[in-house]
Amino acid sequence: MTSRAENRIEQTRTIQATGRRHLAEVGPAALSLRAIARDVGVVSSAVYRYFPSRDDLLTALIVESYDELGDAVEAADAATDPADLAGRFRALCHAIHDWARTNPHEYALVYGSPVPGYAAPDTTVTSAGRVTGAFLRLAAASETAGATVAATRPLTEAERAALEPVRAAVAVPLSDVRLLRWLMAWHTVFGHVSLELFGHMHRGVLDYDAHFSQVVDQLAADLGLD
Amino acid sequence: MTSRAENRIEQTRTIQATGRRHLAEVGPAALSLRAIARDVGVVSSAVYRYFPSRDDLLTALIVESYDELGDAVEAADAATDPADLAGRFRALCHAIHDWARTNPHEYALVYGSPVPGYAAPDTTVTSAGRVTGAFLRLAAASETAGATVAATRPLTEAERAALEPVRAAVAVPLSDVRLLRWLMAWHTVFGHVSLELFGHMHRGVLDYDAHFSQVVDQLAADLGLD
DNA sequence: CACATTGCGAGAGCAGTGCTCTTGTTTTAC
DNA sequence: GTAAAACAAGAGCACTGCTCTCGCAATGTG
Repeated sequence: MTSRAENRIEQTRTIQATGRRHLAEVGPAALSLRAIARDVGVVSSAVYRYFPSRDDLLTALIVESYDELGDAVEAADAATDPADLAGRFRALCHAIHDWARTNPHEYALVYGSPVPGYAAPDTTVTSAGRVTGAFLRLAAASETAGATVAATRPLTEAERAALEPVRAAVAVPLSDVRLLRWLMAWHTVFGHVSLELFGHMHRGVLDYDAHFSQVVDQLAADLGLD
Repeated sequence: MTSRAENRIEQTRTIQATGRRHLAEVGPAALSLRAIARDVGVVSSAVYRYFPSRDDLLTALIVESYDELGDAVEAADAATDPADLAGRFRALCHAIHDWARTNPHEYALVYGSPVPGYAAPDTTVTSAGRVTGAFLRLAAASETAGATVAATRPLTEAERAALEPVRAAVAVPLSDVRLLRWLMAWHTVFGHVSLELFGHMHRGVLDYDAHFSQVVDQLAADLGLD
């Protein structure tokens, strides 16, 4: 029948999926291992056969969330005409925004304040890098397409050096101005989403979607994608 | 001697100050009312005479943090030549950045993911609005000074309507382009700080200060403050 | 096939949490 | 001077993450 190994991965999956459901309902901080165990129909100590600690379960959920967002972003990018750089940028940004609004607790888990004393292990980095990877691939495409970004001040040597890792992560060598503008766009998008989801726009902006669209359009213009 | 009322405010202050110390050390999620009580030298149930619940203590700490940041921002603004709009903008942004790096747990409490089920009561809004207020006063000053912001796309009617509350919060009527650019700058600054503090720049940027300075300088240029 | 090993779920238990209630004492107000 | 209010302490409840031991069942080996 079902071998022990099959049962194990099946049970691991069940526990993680239940945790995912609870995460979406109560949020990261209130996620209880015992409540998950009850929901699965098993005693709490049995969960520790599959996840050594609560943090390990959280890590699995973080990776899952990163991958979900990565899937959404990559799918949105793939669904757009590759030559339509502005369209791809808009699709990418709106994919982030839409996913975050659909999965606010997952977004908070990943882009909100890290849980106390929790240091994301290396297993998360590949999944975490997918959305930034999509950003940087688009930046590279705009470089080869010769898009003209809005003027920026020249970078000092220290500033250039500070951005060396991200520059090295892009296949095509990016100009200073383009690199800076793309990083600023990255800050702006996630700043908007975080401020919105964490309640800091509540008193100032009525229609989040309308404002987000306007910001994204403006970023696309600043990046010379039109 | 010390009247009962005096003792009460004194004890309230002691508890909040101890909570503030613990917050800085262990972060918001690990903040334990019992540990605070032990530190104060009192039994845990006694704390409930002063703060009806853990959330109420957290709210007090949120207000305190907002006010600390507000103090820092307003002080930085006041210490700069009022006519030097670019200098004031830089001072303001760096005050946010510096305070956040000095008080990461407090920043996470205020700008990170909200604690589960917690809705900031109205007592926080005045303190919370101080930093955005400083931003908007500077925006108004740049409007009256006639600063030329980088070109933006025209706003649709829906987008204009979405920003009505923030527009109403500014003494001077702001032009569409200026309002949008200032909001984007707000997103960018807090996006940068959040991404940095929550560990998302770890693999891409070596020198956070150098990068932040460059971003702020560029924002000042985009806002036409030079 | 028989046996030893290993994996597994259940249960008890520990130390900790937020919070409530009662009890005796001290300070205030009338 | 006495009634009322405020207070700190303690016990206790329900909950948490986590550890350990106990039997039972599946597995691999002689």
